[in-house]
Amino acid sequence: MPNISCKNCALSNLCLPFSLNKQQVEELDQKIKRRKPIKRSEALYRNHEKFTTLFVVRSGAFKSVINYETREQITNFFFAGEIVGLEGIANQQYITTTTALVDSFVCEISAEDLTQFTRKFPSVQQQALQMMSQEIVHNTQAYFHGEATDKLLHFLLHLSKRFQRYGYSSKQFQLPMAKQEIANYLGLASETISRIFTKLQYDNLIEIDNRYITIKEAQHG
Amino acid sequence: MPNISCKNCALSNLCLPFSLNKQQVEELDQKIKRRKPIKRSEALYRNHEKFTTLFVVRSGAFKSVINYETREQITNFFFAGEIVGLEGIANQQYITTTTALVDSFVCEISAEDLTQFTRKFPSVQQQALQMMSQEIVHNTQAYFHGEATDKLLHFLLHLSKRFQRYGYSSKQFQLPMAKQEIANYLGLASETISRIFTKLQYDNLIEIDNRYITIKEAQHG
DNA sequence: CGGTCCCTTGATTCTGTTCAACTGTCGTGG
DNA sequence: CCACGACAGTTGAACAGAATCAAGGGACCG
Repeated sequence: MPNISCKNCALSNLCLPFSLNKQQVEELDQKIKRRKPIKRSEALYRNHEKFTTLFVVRSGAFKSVINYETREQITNFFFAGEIVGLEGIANQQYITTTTALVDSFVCEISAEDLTQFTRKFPSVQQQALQMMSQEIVHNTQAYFHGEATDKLLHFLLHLSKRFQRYGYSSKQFQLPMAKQEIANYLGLASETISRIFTKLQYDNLIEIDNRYITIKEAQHG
Repeated sequence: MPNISCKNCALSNLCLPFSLNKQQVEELDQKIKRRKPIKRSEALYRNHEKFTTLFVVRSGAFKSVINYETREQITNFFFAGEIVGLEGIANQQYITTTTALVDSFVCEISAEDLTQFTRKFPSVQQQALQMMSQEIVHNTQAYFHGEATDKLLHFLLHLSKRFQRYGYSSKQFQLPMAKQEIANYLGLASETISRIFTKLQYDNLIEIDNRYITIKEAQHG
């Protein structure tokens, strides 16, 4: 693993260092743990576990799952540059089980260290609030009920915008999750997702080869 | 309007003063504006407006609405003791239109003043983070796809828990929103909601008279 | 007392689910 | 390197749950 640090991280302008000067970043760097890779399907944390740590996705992707009786419900996906674990702050315990969709890397900061930082640097305090608010915005915008096709388009568009934000192409990318997982997340049957993808391809709106997807037309939100 | 202040407010242990001592509460009190009543269907703020203020519901109820092309989607409801406007922090603008469901009262604190407070009192800083995390927890738990009946039961149960938290009965309360609004929020037709209520009553799980509802059996979540 | 909005109920239609069989893909080990 | 097995995805046919359409009843407000 290369000698990575916050100060030369490609994601630094999306992450905590965004609001810090060089010296402050050095200080932050000492508190951040760069974790060994998280393997596909390995859990970052589990439901009901005591909250100790916030994570930032360096690379890869994660899903958060909540359990309703027998049923599993995916409530969110997380990609590079996004913060995982914010749910734990409220009651000092995680409320989802969050696992890697593909082999991934994360950075860790302990809840305590983060608290120290927010007290020491007002700009971090402000940024922490903004990141949490961003998560609320995301949840709000994901809350959408419509026809199955609209739901899927809305989802794809949202994915596309997120990837774009992190410097990837917004028109062509690889789906990090299985179609079944998209189905679960959207509240549809996986057969329905399959059929809609086929139809969208037929209508020449997208092209899809396995998990590689190309968005051919400008869609609206 | 009675001479209300944070220090004698019934909600203070759910709100910002929770973590403050008497003197600090006095200081807070001077910054909080107690607003004139918000009338039924009046907007607290509108989509795209610049973010300036956070609100706490003193009494009454609100809904947040987002617009997808022609379709209106209710994304959340807010009740006494809950904080409204957190969505605005991320990008300095509100992303929903939030209106009163019934005649209501709110307290206001300007974004600037809140920032001041969080810097001055670390405990407020911590509490702000917890309140935002609580909102994320709420959004996560509201994210549920299942059969129409399960959705409605899940919703009622969640409502019941919220009311209980604020000292109301968890078994008997008045629905603050129209059935149509429940339908929109859950992604169902209002006729479906109507039919399910009828069926639940027939099955002796609830009793419903207009907007008065009594939950007769312990449900599970 | 009249109007509007909200709600209920029934009949019909349709979108999406379920069930089933089959194909494709990927990783592992012989 | 190919064969195998497990899992992921596709497609079709039948079914079911919820939407839509339509009409009427009830609550609340001025």
